[in-house]
Amino acid sequence: MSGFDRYDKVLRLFTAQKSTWTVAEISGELGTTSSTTYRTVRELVAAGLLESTVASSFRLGPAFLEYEQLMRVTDPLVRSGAVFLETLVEQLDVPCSSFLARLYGEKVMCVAEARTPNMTLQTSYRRGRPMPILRGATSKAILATLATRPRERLVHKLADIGPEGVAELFAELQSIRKSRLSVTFGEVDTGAIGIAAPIENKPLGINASLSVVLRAEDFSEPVKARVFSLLSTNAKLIENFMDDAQSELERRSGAA
Amino acid sequence: MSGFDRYDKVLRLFTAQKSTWTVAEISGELGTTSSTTYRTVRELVAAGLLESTVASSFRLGPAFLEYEQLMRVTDPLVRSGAVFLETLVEQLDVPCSSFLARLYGEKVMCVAEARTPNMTLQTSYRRGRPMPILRGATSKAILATLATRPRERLVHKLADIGPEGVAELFAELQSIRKSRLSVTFGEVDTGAIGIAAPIENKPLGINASLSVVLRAEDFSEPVKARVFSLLSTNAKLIENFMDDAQSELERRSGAA
DNA sequence: GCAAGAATCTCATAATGCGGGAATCTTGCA
DNA sequence: TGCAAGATTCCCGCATTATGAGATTCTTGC
Repeated sequence: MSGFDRYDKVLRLFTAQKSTWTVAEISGELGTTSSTTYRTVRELVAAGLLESTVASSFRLGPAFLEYEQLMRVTDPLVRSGAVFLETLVEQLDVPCSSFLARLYGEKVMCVAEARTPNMTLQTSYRRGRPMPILRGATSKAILATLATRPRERLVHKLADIGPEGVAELFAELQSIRKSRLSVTFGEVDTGAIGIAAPIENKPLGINASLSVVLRAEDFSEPVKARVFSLLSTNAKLIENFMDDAQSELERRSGAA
Repeated sequence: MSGFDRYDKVLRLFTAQKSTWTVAEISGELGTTSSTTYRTVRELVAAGLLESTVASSFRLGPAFLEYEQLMRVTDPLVRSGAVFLETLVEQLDVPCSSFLARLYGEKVMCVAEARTPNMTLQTSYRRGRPMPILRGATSKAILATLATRPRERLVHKLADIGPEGVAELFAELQSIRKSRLSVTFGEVDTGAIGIAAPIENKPLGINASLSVVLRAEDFSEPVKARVFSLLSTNAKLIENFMDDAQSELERRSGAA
């Protein structure tokens, strides 16, 4: 194990299913001696990424909240979410959730969300939760606008749907690229409809999507028209907002 | 530089004031060669803690959102906030903000917050933001319930108020320990009143506080009575909630 | 197609992490 | 209070890894 891996391996053990680990468990899982594990854990505790709790076990530490707050203030996409999502779901005027999601390794991650108070449907997408990249409107809108190379690599690596399924998926992605809209029915959550518009910012290296999830029975023609229109315009607004945020940043650092 | 420090030093460069760094800037700041810096940054990017953006610079990466989401689901104190704070501010029925804060190194950090819709006063406390430990009701409630050793160490290390000021502070902390309530006037934000109740869970190693901030002019006698009573009861409720969460955890891991 | 900068690679050297086991510190319990 | 049983840190020789300087390759804008 080398470099940062040694720390990453430890941190990745902490999951929703098992959120506290003892040194003995970590050692067992990673095959290291307790001497080494203690040293590694101690360093992570010092940095605030872990903290000790009862029964000589450890949990994730407060530094993550600190960095998350920092991203909330500085990350262009996260900030866009805070600015646009609330208004978007209000204007949609139908029970729904809205998400800003982005590529994260070989997954898709939601970085901001908003929902109408009356949205009862539980959605799998949630801020900070990695989701599969090949299923759902949110993911497909992102996948569609990736550069050809990484797109094909991801599809071929992750698709387990046979060659005809892959061809079909590529065709769908092409059509999303054209219409700049992705619509899926119950691919992630049954009874839910997902509609997404891609968001790109090549210089910032951002591939993302703006999406709305609502109940199938609410998806009437007028709602559909409203969703399509608001998604398209808001996606553009967010692209512009990120450009502006970037210029602002450059202006400030240039002046400093 | 040794161990995790090398990564921590890089990550700590990213602040609200300067949220993107080039390799050259990092090298300059840390006194390392670009060769070394590139390697370090590459590892952090691979782990999702950094990501590259325009102009060969880097910003904080999405892994922080992932870990934050994990804490939101698993951390006993954070979860307590989600359960109790909304109801608390509703019942207070006066424009206010409410916080759950905890010790974080030599600072205090808010880990959950809620505010009434009509709360106009801007408060310095914000989720994920480290705050000084010697000023404000929120901080003093935590400081008061620390074990004697660390409490005295922190006060003597951080207080720049002369020996009589220190004595005064210790007296105030003692009285907070007795009454289990801390009240301060404009110590952090002018025009604001802070009221806090300590929250302890020795086995979990948690030293925290539940606090409310409101405008000085709203702090009438009936409001005061309501705040005191609700803070005390909710602080106890949260202590119990964390005990229960812990038992639940042990039960589950015992059953697994 | 070219140049300027960004990013990676190579390699000898210096520094650091590693495991095993001893030593020390906590903590629960009698 | 004293005494185990863990939990945690310390120590040290050895193996591994990081480091810096510079060459090399890759990008990107013009």
